[in-house]
Amino acid sequence: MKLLIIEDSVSLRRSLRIGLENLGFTIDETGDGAEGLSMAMTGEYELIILDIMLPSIDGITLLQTIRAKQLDVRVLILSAKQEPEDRVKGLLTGADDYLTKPFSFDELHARLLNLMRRGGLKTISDVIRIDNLALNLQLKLLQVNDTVIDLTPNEYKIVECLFSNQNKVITAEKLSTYIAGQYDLVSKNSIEAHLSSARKKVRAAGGELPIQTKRGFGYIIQGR
Amino acid sequence: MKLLIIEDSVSLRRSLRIGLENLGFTIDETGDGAEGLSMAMTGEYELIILDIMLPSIDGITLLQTIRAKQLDVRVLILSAKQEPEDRVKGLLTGADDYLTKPFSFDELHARLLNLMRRGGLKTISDVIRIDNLALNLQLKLLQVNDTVIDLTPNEYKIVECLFSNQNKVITAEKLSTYIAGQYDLVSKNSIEAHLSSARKKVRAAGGELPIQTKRGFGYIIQGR
DNA sequence: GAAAAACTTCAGTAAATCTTAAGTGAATCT
DNA sequence: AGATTCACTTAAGATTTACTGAAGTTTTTC
Repeated sequence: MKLLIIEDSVSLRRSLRIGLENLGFTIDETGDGAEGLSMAMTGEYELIILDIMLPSIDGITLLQTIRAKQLDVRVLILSAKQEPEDRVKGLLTGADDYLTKPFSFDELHARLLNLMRRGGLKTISDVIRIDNLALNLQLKLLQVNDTVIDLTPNEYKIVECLFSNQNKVITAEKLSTYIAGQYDLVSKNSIEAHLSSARKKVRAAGGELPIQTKRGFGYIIQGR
Repeated sequence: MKLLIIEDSVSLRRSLRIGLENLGFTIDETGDGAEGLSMAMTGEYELIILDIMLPSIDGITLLQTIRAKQLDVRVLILSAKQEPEDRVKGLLTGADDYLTKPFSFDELHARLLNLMRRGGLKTISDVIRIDNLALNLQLKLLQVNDTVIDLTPNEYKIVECLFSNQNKVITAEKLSTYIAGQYDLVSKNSIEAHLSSARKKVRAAGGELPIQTKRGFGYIIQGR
């Protein structure tokens, strides 16, 4: 579940990032409108948290562009302006929700969950099933024949990335950015260690992770 | 994201091309049915926009041929005829959607996005087909009549380079940098060894790599 | 501030892959 | 035709890659 934060203020961006990562989301962030737009256009985000006041391209224009391109993504607007005209304008041009600064983190969290729940297409399947495994995207856990397996956040993200990209070889590099976002990196060996640990846990529960190693390429789950 | 437009009318073709390129698609186009078919058979397109009335081969026949060859591509049919029998026939033979002229560009755009989304996760297939061979760029593997051949990374890269550069002589030097990147090198003998091994594997599966040796120059795949 | 949890790095091992080299056969040149 | 070069093939040694357990860090939690 990847979120994009486009927010001018470094400190707000930082605290949003930390807060939302703690809640299990994967975050990319930027403070620049133009960069935000090009990141949004990749289509890899499920939800965008968007400030209105931005350098180079403002939030409303960015939102209009996204909607014109018919990108299937939900947008939550943040704004320091409390004028109602902004609110209306923002919602009219296709925002899914709107929050005025200052706001409490709990309120943001509640709205996010609401948007996730509301938005139909992408979150239809809260559970991805493969063989006798069930990965629950809401609860962030993996089950083997009803035995719950506790994965650490990084282990979980690796499994989630592969489960939701079946029939594609995923390179260690991709997994790394999936785990850590745009800027930080996780070493290849670290990914190996996490995956090893996840496999061990599943095995201990009597199952087997269907993740194959494509030596020299990456990892893959072959769908059926 | 590559699209192929097969449409008789030059002006419509032109305006479609410009419009869709502005939306970020990569476009190839032709006005001839036979040419369109051979372009489609390369398997490099994600979606084909297909007119029914065409010189040399008509759209329905073309579509039937594509489907018979099991090409994994979505097809949107354009037609000036508004007769319902055409509509039915077109959809029955495997079109994914259907639009009657005249149509608004926005409507076309909406349908395209719909088609993209529909097939989204599974069928974005990067497959290069030659004879009875299919090189799957996602899965990093080669198939001969549905028999999967596991190639090592270097073998795979050699095959990939030649498959995606048909009708060009590729020198051993080019292959070397394709495999190892800018700075490292792979010896010519090493490439020969890899290619030999790849050929052997394909032969063992009952096929034949269509890679010809141009003695003194390099290797080539002669397109059809 | 201490304890626990999670993450990363290290090191050893096993296995797959790569490279080299030598023999063989075929194409090209003289 | 004979000589020579080039390409193919095979096998063995060298190298790389991935996995795993444990130690060392960092981060979180209480």
